[in-house]
Amino acid sequence: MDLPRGPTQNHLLAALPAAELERIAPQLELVPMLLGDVLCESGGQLQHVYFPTTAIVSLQYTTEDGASAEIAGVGNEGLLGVSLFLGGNSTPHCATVQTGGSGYRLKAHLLMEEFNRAGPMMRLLLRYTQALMTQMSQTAVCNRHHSVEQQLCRWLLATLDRLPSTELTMTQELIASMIGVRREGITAAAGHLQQAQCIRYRRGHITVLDRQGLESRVCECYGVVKKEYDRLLGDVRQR
Amino acid sequence: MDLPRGPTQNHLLAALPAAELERIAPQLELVPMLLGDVLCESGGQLQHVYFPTTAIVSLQYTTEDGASAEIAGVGNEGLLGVSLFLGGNSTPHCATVQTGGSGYRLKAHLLMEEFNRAGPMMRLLLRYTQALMTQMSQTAVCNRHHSVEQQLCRWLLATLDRLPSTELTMTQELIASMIGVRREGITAAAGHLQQAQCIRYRRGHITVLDRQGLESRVCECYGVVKKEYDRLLGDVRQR
DNA sequence: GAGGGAGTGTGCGCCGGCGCACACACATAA
DNA sequence: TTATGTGTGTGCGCCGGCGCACACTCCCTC
Repeated sequence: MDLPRGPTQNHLLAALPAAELERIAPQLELVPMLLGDVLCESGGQLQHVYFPTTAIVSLQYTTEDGASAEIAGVGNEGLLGVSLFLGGNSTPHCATVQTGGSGYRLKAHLLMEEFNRAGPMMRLLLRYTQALMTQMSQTAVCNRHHSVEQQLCRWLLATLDRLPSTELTMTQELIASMIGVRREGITAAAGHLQQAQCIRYRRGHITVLDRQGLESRVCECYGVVKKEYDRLLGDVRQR
Repeated sequence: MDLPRGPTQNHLLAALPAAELERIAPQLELVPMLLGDVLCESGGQLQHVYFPTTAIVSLQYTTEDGASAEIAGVGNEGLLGVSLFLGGNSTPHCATVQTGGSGYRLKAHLLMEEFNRAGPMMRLLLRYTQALMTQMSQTAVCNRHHSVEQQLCRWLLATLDRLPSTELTMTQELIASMIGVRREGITAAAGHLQQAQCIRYRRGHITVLDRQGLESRVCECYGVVKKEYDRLLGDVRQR
């Protein structure tokens, strides 16, 4: 876990005008976010919103019969807790830390204060919300039509985008439970990718050797989501 | 197509305080929404938002190889065009009319004026946005884990909730393309439901005979979404 | 009332993902 | 170094959904 370089390591916070960031900076609390931490249970009230820096959070839903599926991921590009300012304050899905690291958190009422100023912070948060919706939509499409291998590629690339290195600490079991497929399915797909020299596998560690190789195998969903994040949030500073 | 009883036939509009509704009512334009109408293409700019009354709109995404999947539906409980006030102004998915009828539309800039008042209208729209996100999330889960028959039940019930009658005008072909499965898959599932006396089928017309029967066969996703809509929007008047 | 076309039923073979069982192999701790 | 347990590889049979082909039948139109 590398040391965070400050709040601007989170892209949303970095996109705020200096004055806005300075105002909330004192209230931002740097917290460790450890693998497996449950930041929000299904239906539970949020006390904070989280701006991950090095951690990655997974929004997932578990069905009555125990199957689970990831709905979206949140890393240094976003924040956890949109339901707060949307007004619902909780969601049917839960949020767990998928890759340990750290992030900044902000008390719920403080975020609401900022949001209610109806200024740059609000506009940024709403744009992020739309990007998140795109991610969810595309997950729905992907779950319907694309193969496990394509989805694994998408997942690897999305995770890679949120990390500084090319190595992820992650068991196949865990990836399987995120994507919502069998562990054996991941084993097969990962074996295939390894044979193609795209990745190297070592007991809970994946090293991405050939990003382009993954990009050539991934379904369009990865690109659609990425493009939408760039469109909605990439040029935020200019607004 | 029955005559609309005015804007309050749309639940969102009905939930607005009288003063708010009166202000925008003169700007609301009653328009026919005909089966197959494309209200918004992928990436296209929205000129209006739509508040359906008797029509139902489907948000869908079509993959590069022509497969399609419904991401969410919008009927008299909601509005089409959240991307407008979220700030993106367009989405990667498109919106087509799935059940002909009518609705009210409002010019984009007028909606923005209302939204920017940061009053009840804004809060209502944001809560609706969250409900819509829940629908998308649950679609992702459903696509991953549930059978065609369960999804058909979910789709029928959701459509039923948006219509005054128990008869839907809808071919199996169309349902299949919405859900994103084969037409034959729908034929089989519908045949099964018909055998169980839940529905009756007649060349493009489905009559629901036994709603409870459908509810006993549907997956949890239907209930999760419905509960969330009720929670977020059912008690709106009290706010 | 006789087409004609759209909508529906049915029967293949195929394939991907599931569930289960079990063997192996690497990493950490004793 | 050896033991232990947690990851990972592999081999079944099974099943649901896909793709294709084609027959049938209802309804609308001429």
